Amino acid sequence: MPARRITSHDVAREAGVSQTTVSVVLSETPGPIQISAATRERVLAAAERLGYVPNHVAQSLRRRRSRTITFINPAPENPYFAEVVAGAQASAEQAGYSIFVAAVPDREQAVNILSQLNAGTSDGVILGSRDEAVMAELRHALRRGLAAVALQYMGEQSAVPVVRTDKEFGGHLATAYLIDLGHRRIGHLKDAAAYADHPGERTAGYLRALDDGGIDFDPNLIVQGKNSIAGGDAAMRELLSRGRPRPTAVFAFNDLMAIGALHALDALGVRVPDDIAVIGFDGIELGAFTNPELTSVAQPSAEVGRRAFELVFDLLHGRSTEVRDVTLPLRLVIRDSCGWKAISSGR
Amino acid sequence: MPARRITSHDVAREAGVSQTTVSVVLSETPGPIQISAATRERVLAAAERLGYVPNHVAQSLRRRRSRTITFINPAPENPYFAEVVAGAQASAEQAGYSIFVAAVPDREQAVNILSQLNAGTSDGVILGSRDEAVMAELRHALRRGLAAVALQYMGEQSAVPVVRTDKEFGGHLATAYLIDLGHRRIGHLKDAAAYADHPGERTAGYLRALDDGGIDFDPNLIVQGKNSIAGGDAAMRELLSRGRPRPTAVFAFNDLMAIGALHALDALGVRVPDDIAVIGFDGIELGAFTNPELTSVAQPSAEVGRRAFELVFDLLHGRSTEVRDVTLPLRLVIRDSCGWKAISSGR
DNA sequence: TTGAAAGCGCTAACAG
DNA sequence: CTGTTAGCGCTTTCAA
Repeated sequence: MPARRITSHDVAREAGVSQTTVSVVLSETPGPIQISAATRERVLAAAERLGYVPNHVAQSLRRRRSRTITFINPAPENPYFAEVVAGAQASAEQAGYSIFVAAVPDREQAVNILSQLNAGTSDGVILGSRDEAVMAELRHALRRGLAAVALQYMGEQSAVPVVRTDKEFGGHLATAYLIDLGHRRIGHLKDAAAYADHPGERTAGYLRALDDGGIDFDPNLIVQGKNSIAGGDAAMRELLSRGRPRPTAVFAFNDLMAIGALHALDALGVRVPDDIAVIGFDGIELGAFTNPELTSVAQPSAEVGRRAFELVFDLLHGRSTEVRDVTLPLRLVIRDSCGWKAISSGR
Repeated sequence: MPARRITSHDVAREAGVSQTTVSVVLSETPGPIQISAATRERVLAAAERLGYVPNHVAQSLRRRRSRTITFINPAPENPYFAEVVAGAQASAEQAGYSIFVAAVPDREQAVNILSQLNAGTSDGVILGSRDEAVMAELRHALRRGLAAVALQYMGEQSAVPVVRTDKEFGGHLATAYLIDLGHRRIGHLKDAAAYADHPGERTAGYLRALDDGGIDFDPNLIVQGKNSIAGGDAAMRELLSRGRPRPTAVFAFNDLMAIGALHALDALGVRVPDDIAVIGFDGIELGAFTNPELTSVAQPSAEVGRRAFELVFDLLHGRSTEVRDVTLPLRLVIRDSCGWKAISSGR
């Protein structure tokens, strides 16, 4: 352990001013306080000379604000969340905030973290998980004064602002596209629904599109799997093992599962898109480089992160209690895994 | 803003004891302090009743320790780093520490973050970047009392402990494997070397293996590209455009670039591994699900993270200045992208 | 076995 | 325009 820490007192002594002046100069407090240019220069020079760095912890304690937001990431291995986090971080940085990412795959941990979140370390939370138990804990935290935003939450009207995309619409978009391409036996890979409080919106969209297309729903065509690449691989194998006639197209819960499906299909010698079309959900960057390239319903991931941060920021600054619920558009990204046929997208 | 925060004073009042007692009970201070079981019970009950959560910021200020480590991640989009971070986090959690991940793709930002880092926010750093400028700043931070560990740093003997793998050996391992498989025209996709202070170790290994195999080095067979999937795609196309005879195998800088290469090859109608073999580096999980599955030199990513954390932890607790330099083993993961032939691996 | 008091480094009234 | 003062909520001697 080296030399004692340099504090604002040291800088004050070095510059021949009071410690208050140092604080005022360095934190650029707006207020009515005025410091002469000469003094400011001296302080800045002294701080520079001493290599002074303000103690962030002391600042936080005094200000009762840490300028840090916690992002609870329920699936750190999913590039989609990495993209959302990146968007939030970019936006936070501009506002002088930091985003602390807590990788929290399971529910107990999430509840735990939330319950500790009033420890002054964080001014707010962005919650990626949609679990009801977790949401309940979030409402507690809210009551204790935390600023919070949930992602994709669909529960009953809550006090929690939400950033979402219309996944039911997305499921419909994907399935309708497949129907448009001429498919009538369309399989669906669904997640195991760890957060199954609300039965899959994507699946609801799939069902509605089938209905719109006058196609009878065959329960044999839906298989539930783990939300991961390996899970998609396994689910696809399961689907194929269900016997003939097999589906000519598959709508996967997300790109991760779609990539797994692509792998299973390749391993089994089933050609994509010739023998079977595959469509994913999320539109992660990786999808542009799979073999074949993945067609997907893309979410504006970075934008989701950005808006989420902006919402907590506004909450923190008492701005606009108006827009507490942001819905962002989805769009169809057509690549190779469904064969070729461009159609209009949108919403 | 709701009700005032609950402090240890509130708990003390509720329990009819002094605030000191509350602190002693709740922080389980070891020392010579003794609290009767009865008092302890009352304090615990009162805290529970009030929903008291200790203010972490105040604790940090007083203890001069935040139990937080910053991980500087130079490539957040690379799953390899996500795996390293996950390893560090798992290990940190057990020790009661948090890992704060700063996504810092560029050098200026890294320097910036490091320069602000004695702010009491962080007790230490794990540095993923290998840039010299960044390392210089790290040494400053060290002098300010920060515990630091660098990943893969190869510079002259520094005061900074390092966790590394022998990438030169890895490059040799990959290339020798290709030679073993009968290849003699072996291309190499190399990164653009943003951190080019030390010219590629992997490339050095490649060259040495060529030499060992009695193969003349053809500079035409090395192409430099951006360290990303798209970069690998572009580099592969560049390599193929250099005319005949084209290589029968390619060693990519890492799995990300290898995946890009796989994509380019597929797009160009070149079959892998029949027409050309591809080997990557890092051994990311995704490699098990590409088409074809990727053969790679695997790094023990989670282990790298774990050891890095353990090193800063030891530093923080004044333990063993002995092992300041950990080298972890690499191993060949044989999948499909080079065709089939098992050989022994190791080191 | 418990409590009083000092102070971590900083900000924000309020005086001057 | 600048300095004095009073804490933020907690840990930690030291004394009772």
